[in-house]
Amino acid sequence: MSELNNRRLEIDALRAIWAIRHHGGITRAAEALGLSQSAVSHKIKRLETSLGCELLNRKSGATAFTTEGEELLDYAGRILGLHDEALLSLSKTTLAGRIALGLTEDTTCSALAHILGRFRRLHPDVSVRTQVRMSLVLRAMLEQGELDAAIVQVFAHEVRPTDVILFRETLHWVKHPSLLLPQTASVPFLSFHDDCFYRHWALDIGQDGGIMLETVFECASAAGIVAAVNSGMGVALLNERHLRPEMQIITDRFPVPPDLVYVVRRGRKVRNAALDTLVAEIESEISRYGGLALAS
Amino acid sequence: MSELNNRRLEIDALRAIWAIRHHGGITRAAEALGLSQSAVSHKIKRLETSLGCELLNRKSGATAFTTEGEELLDYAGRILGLHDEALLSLSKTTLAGRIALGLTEDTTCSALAHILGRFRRLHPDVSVRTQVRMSLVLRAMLEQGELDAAIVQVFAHEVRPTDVILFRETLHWVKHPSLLLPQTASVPFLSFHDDCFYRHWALDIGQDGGIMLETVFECASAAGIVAAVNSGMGVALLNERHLRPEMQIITDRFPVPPDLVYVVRRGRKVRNAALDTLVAEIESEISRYGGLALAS
DNA sequence: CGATCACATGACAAATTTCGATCACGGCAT
DNA sequence: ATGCCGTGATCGAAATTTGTCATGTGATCG
Repeated sequence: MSELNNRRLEIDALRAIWAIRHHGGITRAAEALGLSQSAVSHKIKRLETSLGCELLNRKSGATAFTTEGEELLDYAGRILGLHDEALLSLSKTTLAGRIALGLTEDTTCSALAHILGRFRRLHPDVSVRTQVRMSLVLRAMLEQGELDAAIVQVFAHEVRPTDVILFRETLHWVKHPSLLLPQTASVPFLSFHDDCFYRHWALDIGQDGGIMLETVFECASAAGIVAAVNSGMGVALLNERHLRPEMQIITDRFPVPPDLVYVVRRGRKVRNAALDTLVAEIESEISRYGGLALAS
Repeated sequence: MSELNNRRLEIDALRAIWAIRHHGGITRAAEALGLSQSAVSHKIKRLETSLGCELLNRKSGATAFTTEGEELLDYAGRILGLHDEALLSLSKTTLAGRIALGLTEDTTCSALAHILGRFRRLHPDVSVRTQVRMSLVLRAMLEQGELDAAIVQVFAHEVRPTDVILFRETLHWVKHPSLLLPQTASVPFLSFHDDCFYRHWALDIGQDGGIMLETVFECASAAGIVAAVNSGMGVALLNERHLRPEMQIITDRFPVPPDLVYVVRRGRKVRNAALDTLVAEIESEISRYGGLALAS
């Protein structure tokens, strides 16, 4: 009892199980943590023996957590949150100022929210003004100096050296099985918005590839598009995060969609210590977890 | 930046600085942690270099924390709290039942409160009924089976093998400088209560040692006694925790007070899994910190 | 059935951590 | 001042922990 109880939970081990949950597997977690697969495997093993219980359920193929695993995961999240905040708090400098930040709808409910909340706590004298718009709008606002920085989606080939990459995303053409696409007719297209650059690309390829897209539905939020796809109203370009089991990915007929990247893009000639810090925190979070966690 | 930020705060290191604060010095902390002094010294050094700042102010003799040190200490407390709770949570068994617990006024505001709160959280099906009384009363209640366990003060020589020792305490005779004690007159005595066993001892020695004590003040709480001493109403027996700078410790004339010990004493023939667990948690907390933390 | 993916395991190398001994410094009493 | 503590820093050696490489196992898929 005493032996067991005197044992400690290593921060690294907690980060490891967190990464496993987060990346869905030991191998990927190891990659994100900058370790070898065996190192992470060993880490978990050690954690398990020190706790005297199984954390992962290895029986089946996919790595699943046991009840104890889930329980520890909950504590791990809270402990790591405090830990990281402590680390930041000790390296912080007193900041003051004003930040105008732009976000897309998608990123609003990601780990970014935590980072912003923590930033607020650590730097109460910095006022962060956040606006949620579509990527194309944000880019324009950046150009016009209305924003100091924004988190926007861009095509993979458009990434600038100064951009901070958050995560990559693959687009897919999807439809509901109930929707049939005769070769001859034009294709009903579900679009985010006039200003959505998926749509720009889709319409461009339509002209090049001889495919006639007809926009039959417009909606600013992903939830709306998902609903429209599932009701068989047409085809849409969706990222993996929004795929549902009942959807059908269309692999033929349409050209392969380009890869997308979420980046932090800073406004031109912005000299702002507070912003520097915030961006550094985002970068550090990424380097730690190998990407930004998207809330389920 | 990245190098620094990628560093982690070891749980052990956090526990170390916590122990240093708590025991007021590296050497004692090392003892409590079951490590050598140099190990703890190194631990702190490592922590400091990894953070890039000083935590302890070694200039003066006494070990003092820097501002950063205090800040980290705050996080350390919270992180360790979560950490320990996680550890307990994973080794817990489902408990149910009823515990009748007795406490003294003093221990109510110690780390015990945290342990009890955590216990409640981890074992919602156990109802803990707590009663605060004086040590002598609690002992009687234990004997009569009204309590399952109690935290009581006893003389050091009265400790039983089954008692769990929380911490030791030294009593002192104190008075305010303004109070003069003529050799001839009887001594005005400030007492907790009829049932306080300090008082029993004091009156006994009064008879043996030829010192005439006259009880001039009775109050159930320590705060009242402290106030009475400081107003020069008389002499009292106080433990170190309640000493104030302006008080005068009387070393001559009175016999040296006996040492006191706070213990967890269990009722007779009590078979109670929930109580076993609670007592085990208290023991584990003690083995970890080498004593029970008293809230300031 | 063979290829592949994902994880476990064992041996060994590298790093970190601990210990014991010793040194340095600041009070404190003589 | 002059020795003592009591405390903490520092050093080299030993012990422990942690990570890597190579390899083994089982499950899945075409």
